[in-house]
Amino acid sequence: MVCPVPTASDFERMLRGASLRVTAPRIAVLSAVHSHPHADTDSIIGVVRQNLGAVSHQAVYDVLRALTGAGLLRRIEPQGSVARYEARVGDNHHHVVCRSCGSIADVDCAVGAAPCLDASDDHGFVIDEAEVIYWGTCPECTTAAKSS
Amino acid sequence: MVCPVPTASDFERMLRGASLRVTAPRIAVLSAVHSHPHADTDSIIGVVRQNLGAVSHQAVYDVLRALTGAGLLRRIEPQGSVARYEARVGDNHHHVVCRSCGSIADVDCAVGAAPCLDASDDHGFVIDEAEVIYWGTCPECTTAAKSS
DNA sequence: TCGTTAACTTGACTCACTCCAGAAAAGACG
DNA sequence: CGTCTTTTCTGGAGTGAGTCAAGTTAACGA
Repeated sequence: MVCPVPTASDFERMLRGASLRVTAPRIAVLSAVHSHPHADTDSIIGVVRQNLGAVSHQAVYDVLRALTGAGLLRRIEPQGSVARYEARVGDNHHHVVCRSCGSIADVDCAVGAAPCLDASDDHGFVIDEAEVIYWGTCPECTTAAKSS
Repeated sequence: MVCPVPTASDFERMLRGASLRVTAPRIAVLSAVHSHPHADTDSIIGVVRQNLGAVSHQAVYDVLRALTGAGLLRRIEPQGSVARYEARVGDNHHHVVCRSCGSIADVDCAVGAAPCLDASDDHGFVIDEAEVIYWGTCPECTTAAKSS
């Protein structure tokens, strides 16, 4: 992480760096994802509207796609969950997902560079990334299950 | 794999082994998934209808869920794709997905038993499975990209 | 400041999937 | 074999994330 609490001008710089136009919805979406990691689209729309007032859901979808395509955001989509977005990009980290409540936490990649794993037999595929999802139970759900 | 070409009676045994009732749609779905690995629900419905005639999509969804819950099928759901099902269960293998055409191939797990990876920091989660998805380009799309 | 072009708004629409209520079939038991 | 109970199947309506399309607005370079 370069800066712990990015400001609007940081987001502006990121957008310009990706040769994207700087607009209020884009800054608001970037800010929302930075402050709410692993948020789904609906939550992001809610946060953006709190900051900006009326913003169409379509705009948020467009912005999310543009920023994901530009590499400023990363889209994650564990099974049985809607799409979620996070701002940590470029460090090839992975995720652990709670089977019970669906909460997500980051897990640093043990290797660091993509692809961090080699396939035993790649079937001729040219592999550029290995995505790892750990499935388990989060601390809250573990204690809740024990006490019940 | 116990048998390379399972027959209807094999499927019947599998169903009884999971204490599930033996019905024609279930056998047809099992057979369809065995002969079309990584097929999506729609394709499965098509194959089942070729064999049985009219079967409601609801029945296929129910059967797929019942068989998945019983551990006879495995549901996989890579990003940007609809749910797919496969018959290889219990060997904790992984998948490689083509970014270009979406095709999926199996990759044997290098370790063998779940979870085959340890997280560097598990945040207190109790992890029982590590799912790996390799992203890349399949041989067909690689040659197609070169020749264009 | 102006024109171009990308971005946003609005609203309808798609598609995978689910829910529901009633009809039909499978398995258990006498 | 015949009846009863439970599970499954049918058909249709419904849900919700996400997309498409046409028109308007606003960013940015000249």
